[in-house]
Amino acid sequence: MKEEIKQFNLTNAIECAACTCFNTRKFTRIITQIFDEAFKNIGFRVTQFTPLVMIFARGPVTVNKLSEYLVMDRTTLGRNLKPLQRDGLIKIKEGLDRRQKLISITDKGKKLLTKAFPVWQQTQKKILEQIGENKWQEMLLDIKDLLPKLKK
Amino acid sequence: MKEEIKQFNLTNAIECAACTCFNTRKFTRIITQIFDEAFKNIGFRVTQFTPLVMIFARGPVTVNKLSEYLVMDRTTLGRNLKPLQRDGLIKIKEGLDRRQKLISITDKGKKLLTKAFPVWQQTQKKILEQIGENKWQEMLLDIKDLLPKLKK
DNA sequence: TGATATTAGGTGTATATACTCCTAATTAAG
DNA sequence: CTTAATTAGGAGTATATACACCTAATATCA
Repeated sequence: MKEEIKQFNLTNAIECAACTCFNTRKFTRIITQIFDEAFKNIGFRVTQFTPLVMIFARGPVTVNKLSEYLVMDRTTLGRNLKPLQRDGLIKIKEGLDRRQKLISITDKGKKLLTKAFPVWQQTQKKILEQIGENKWQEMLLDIKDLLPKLKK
Repeated sequence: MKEEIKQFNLTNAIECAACTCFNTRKFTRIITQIFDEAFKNIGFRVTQFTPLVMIFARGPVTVNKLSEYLVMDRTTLGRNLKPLQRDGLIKIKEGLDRRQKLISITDKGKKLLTKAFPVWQQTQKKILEQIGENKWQEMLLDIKDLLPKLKK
């Protein structure tokens, strides 16, 4: 007896509306746009802000370590560092282990963080007013808890 | 009296670890990787799956409308449709209003959805086992509630 | 110590994202 | 009916993302 193959239908499509990927991507896009709008005047993006903060806090640090801290693909990070280097916000020097590159923040990078931080803080506050401080703290804990489980 | 300018410091850096953008992006990256891993065998990506489902459900539809449904920038969507068109999963024809392009799914596209849906469903289930069904339903409602507020 | 395995990082390729600026078609105003 | 405003969509540019593959350096082991 031939197996009945059920064609994709509208009921399936409605189920797909709950997709974890679609919805988190959607949410992330909007959050990113809000930050980037705020950062516009200082010629900077959130996606560059966080790595720079991490380099400030942990540098000098290798690309691999930094990508771990940021939970980001190594090669993605490598490419994302290019604009930061080009703009003189970070410096990269060879490590004792000559395979490694040690990344650290420059004075110019620190100055930019000093300028960008209040903008980040204000934008974060504005977003938290919508999400709700408690709700966000809860989500943050969930994310922290879920990442290792999902990465497996 | 000169205004004291406080330099960016480690306390600030720690505060930045709670960034809504950084954390949602981090989370989204992992979720996307899990789906893409699952979709690998059928040569397809989640980021193409959702638009295709939406085109199935709402097509024929214009780029503008579709970008509204997907809460996605119009120009981003326009570019994301290229691979779908190239692979014969969607067809694009001129509307009565000759500025518009009407997008609809092809038979090949429907066949692919039929094949991809169980994979999506299974992956979604796997992820929900980690997040928890109730928690996700709550997050979903929050996202639905927040998007209009954040978009303003 | 010499062969092999591992590790750090980059490149090629392809897609995702979105801002700014542009053109053509349609609509609104007079 | 003509002109101005609006709308639909694309192109230019720049960044973000990540897989597969590559090379050089280091570590491991027989």
